Amino acid sequence: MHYWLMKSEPEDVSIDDALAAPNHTVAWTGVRNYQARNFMRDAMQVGDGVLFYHSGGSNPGIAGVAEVASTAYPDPTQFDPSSKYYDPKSRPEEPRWMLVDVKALRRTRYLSLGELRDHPDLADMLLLKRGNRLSITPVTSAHWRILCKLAAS
DNA sequence: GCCAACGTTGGC
DNA sequence: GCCAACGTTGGC
Repeated sequence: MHYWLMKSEPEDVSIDDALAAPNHTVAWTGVRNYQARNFMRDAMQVGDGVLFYHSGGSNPGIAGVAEVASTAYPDPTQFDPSSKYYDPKSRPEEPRWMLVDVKALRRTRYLSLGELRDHPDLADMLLLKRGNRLSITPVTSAHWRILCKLAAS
Protein backbone atom coordinates (compact mmCIF):
# COMPACT_ATOMS: atom_id res chain seq x y z
CA MET A 1 0.00 0.00 0.00
CA HIS A 2 1.44 3.31 -1.12
CA TYR A 3 0.24 6.88 -1.26
CA TRP A 4 0.59 9.34 -4.09
CA LEU A 5 -0.07 12.91 -5.08
CA MET A 6 -1.20 13.33 -8.68
CA LYS A 7 -1.44 16.70 -10.39
CA SER A 8 -4.12 17.55 -12.90
CA GLU A 9 -5.03 20.82 -14.51
CA PRO A 10 -8.66 21.29 -13.48
CA GLU A 11 -9.47 22.79 -16.90
CA ASP A 12 -8.40 19.42 -18.25
CA VAL A 13 -9.68 16.98 -15.61
CA SER A 14 -10.89 18.25 -12.24
CA ILE A 15 -11.92 16.24 -9.20
CA ASP A 16 -15.53 16.99 -10.15
CA ASP A 17 -14.95 15.72 -13.68
CA ALA A 18 -13.58 12.51 -12.22
CA LEU A 19 -16.51 12.16 -9.78
CA ALA A 20 -18.89 12.65 -12.69
CA ALA A 21 -17.18 10.05 -14.88
CA PRO A 22 -18.54 6.50 -15.19
CA ASN A 23 -17.61 4.61 -12.04
CA HIS A 24 -15.93 7.85 -10.86
CA THR A 25 -12.94 6.63 -12.79
CA VAL A 26 -10.66 8.33 -15.32
CA ALA A 27 -7.63 7.10 -17.23
CA TRP A 28 -4.66 9.24 -16.20
CA THR A 29 -3.62 10.18 -19.73
CA GLY A 30 -0.87 12.50 -20.80
CA VAL A 31 2.01 11.77 -18.45
CA ARG A 32 5.14 12.32 -20.55
CA ASN A 33 7.82 12.20 -17.92
CA TYR A 34 9.78 9.03 -17.35
CA GLN A 35 9.97 9.29 -13.59
CA ALA A 36 6.24 9.81 -13.25
CA ARG A 37 5.61 7.00 -15.72
CA ASN A 38 7.83 4.68 -13.72
CA PHE A 39 5.85 5.36 -10.57
CA MET A 40 2.68 4.28 -12.34
CA ARG A 41 4.27 1.34 -14.12
CA ASP A 42 6.48 -0.05 -11.37
CA ALA A 43 5.16 1.02 -8.02
CA MET A 44 1.45 1.71 -8.09
CA GLN A 45 -0.96 -0.95 -6.93
CA VAL A 46 -4.71 -1.10 -7.08
CA GLY A 47 -6.10 0.52 -3.94
CA ASP A 48 -3.20 2.90 -3.35
CA GLY A 49 -4.31 6.25 -1.94
CA VAL A 50 -4.19 9.30 -4.20
CA LEU A 51 -4.35 12.99 -3.37
CA PHE A 52 -6.00 14.73 -6.31
CA TYR A 53 -4.16 18.00 -6.85
CA HIS A 54 -5.32 20.89 -9.00
CA SER A 55 -2.37 22.60 -10.66
CA GLY A 56 -1.96 25.53 -12.98
CA GLY A 57 -4.78 27.78 -11.86
CA SER A 58 -4.64 30.86 -9.69
CA ASN A 59 -5.00 28.79 -6.51
CA PRO A 60 -3.35 25.38 -6.80
CA GLY A 61 -3.98 22.78 -4.10
CA ILE A 62 -5.37 19.44 -3.04
CA ALA A 63 -9.02 19.09 -4.03
CA GLY A 64 -9.91 15.50 -3.29
CA VAL A 65 -9.03 11.94 -2.49
CA ALA A 66 -8.91 9.10 -4.98
CA GLU A 67 -7.44 5.66 -5.36
CA VAL A 68 -5.50 3.74 -7.95
CA ALA A 69 -8.05 1.64 -9.81
CA SER A 70 -5.98 -0.41 -12.26
CA THR A 71 -2.51 -1.63 -12.93
CA ALA A 72 -0.52 0.16 -15.60
CA TYR A 73 -1.36 -0.16 -19.30
CA PRO A 74 -0.34 1.77 -22.42
CA ASP A 75 -1.66 5.32 -22.69
CA PRO A 76 -3.78 5.27 -25.87
CA THR A 77 -3.27 8.99 -26.52
CA GLN A 78 0.37 8.39 -27.49
CA PHE A 79 -0.83 6.66 -30.68
CA ASP A 80 -3.52 9.20 -31.58
CA PRO A 81 -2.20 11.81 -34.04
CA SER A 82 -5.06 14.15 -33.16
CA SER A 83 -4.19 14.13 -29.47
CA LYS A 84 -2.00 16.77 -27.93
CA TYR A 85 -0.27 13.88 -26.20
CA TYR A 86 0.59 12.13 -29.47
CA ASP A 87 4.11 10.73 -29.50
CA PRO A 88 5.23 9.80 -33.03
CA LYS A 89 8.25 7.99 -31.63
CA SER A 90 6.21 5.50 -29.68
CA ARG A 91 5.19 2.26 -31.37
CA PRO A 92 2.32 0.00 -30.32
CA GLU A 93 4.69 -2.99 -30.16
CA GLU A 94 6.81 -1.06 -27.71
CA PRO A 95 4.69 1.58 -26.00
CA ARG A 96 6.66 4.31 -24.32
CA TRP A 97 3.96 5.76 -22.06
CA MET A 98 1.85 3.98 -19.50
CA LEU A 99 -1.01 5.06 -17.29
CA VAL A 100 -3.31 3.82 -14.56
CA ASP A 101 -6.99 4.37 -13.95
CA VAL A 102 -7.80 6.65 -11.02
CA LYS A 103 -11.08 6.41 -9.12
CA ALA A 104 -12.22 9.59 -7.37
CA LEU A 105 -13.60 8.94 -3.88
CA ARG A 106 -14.58 12.38 -2.57
CA ARG A 107 -13.86 16.05 -2.58
CA THR A 108 -11.98 17.32 0.43
CA ARG A 109 -11.84 20.71 2.03
CA TYR A 110 -9.58 22.56 -0.38
CA LEU A 111 -5.99 22.52 0.86
CA SER A 112 -4.24 25.30 -1.01
CA LEU A 113 -0.55 25.18 -1.75
CA GLY A 114 -0.16 28.14 0.59
CA GLU A 115 -1.78 26.26 3.45
CA LEU A 116 0.44 23.27 2.80
CA ARG A 117 3.52 25.48 2.83
CA ASP A 118 2.44 26.99 6.14
CA HIS A 119 2.35 23.59 7.82
CA PRO A 120 5.76 22.77 9.36
CA ASP A 121 5.14 19.02 9.41
CA LEU A 122 4.70 19.00 5.65
CA ALA A 123 7.85 20.95 4.82
CA ASP A 124 9.69 17.95 3.43
CA MET A 125 6.90 16.86 1.10
CA LEU A 126 8.30 16.35 -2.39
CA LEU A 127 5.56 18.57 -3.75
CA LEU A 128 6.85 21.51 -1.75
CA LYS A 129 10.49 21.12 -2.67
CA ARG A 130 11.90 23.99 -4.64
CA GLY A 131 11.86 23.41 -8.36
CA ASN A 132 9.85 20.22 -8.20
CA ARG A 133 7.78 19.78 -11.34
CA LEU A 134 6.97 16.10 -11.11
CA SER A 135 3.28 15.52 -11.79
CA ILE A 136 3.22 12.36 -9.68
CA THR A 137 5.01 12.15 -6.35
CA PRO A 138 4.99 9.54 -3.60
CA VAL A 139 3.52 10.63 -0.28
CA THR A 140 4.67 9.15 3.02
CA SER A 141 2.08 7.57 5.28
CA ALA A 142 2.91 10.20 7.91
CA HIS A 143 2.16 13.00 5.44
CA TRP A 144 -0.94 11.18 4.28
CA ARG A 145 -2.32 11.05 7.81
CA ILE A 146 -1.59 14.73 8.41
CA LEU A 147 -3.23 15.70 5.15
CA CYS A 148 -6.32 13.59 5.79
CA LYS A 149 -6.68 15.20 9.20
CA LEU A 150 -6.22 18.68 7.72
CA ALA A 151 -8.74 17.96 5.00
CA ALA A 152 -11.32 16.86 7.57
CA SER A 153 -10.79 19.83 9.85
C1' DG B 1 3.18 37.06 -18.97
C1' DC B 2 7.43 36.07 -16.58
C1' DC B 3 10.85 33.15 -15.20
C1' DA B 4 13.23 29.50 -12.38
C1' DA B 5 13.97 24.86 -12.57
C1' DC B 6 14.32 20.91 -14.81
C1' DG B 7 14.01 17.33 -18.65
C1' DT B 8 15.08 16.09 -23.37
C1' DT B 9 17.40 16.34 -27.71
C1' DG B 10 21.05 16.10 -30.73
C1' DG B 11 25.67 17.53 -32.39
C1' DC B 12 30.19 16.46 -31.47
C1' DG C 1 29.41 10.78 -22.70
C1' DC C 2 29.33 15.83 -22.60
C1' DC C 3 26.83 19.88 -22.89
C1' DA C 4 24.41 23.72 -25.26
C1' DA C 5 20.05 24.67 -26.93
C1' DC C 6 15.52 24.17 -26.55
C1' DG C 7 10.95 22.94 -24.61
C1' DT C 8 7.89 22.35 -20.67
C1' DT C 9 6.04 22.82 -16.09
C1' DG C 10 3.90 25.43 -12.90
C1' DG C 11 3.99 29.02 -9.26
C1' DC C 12 3.63 33.77 -8.95
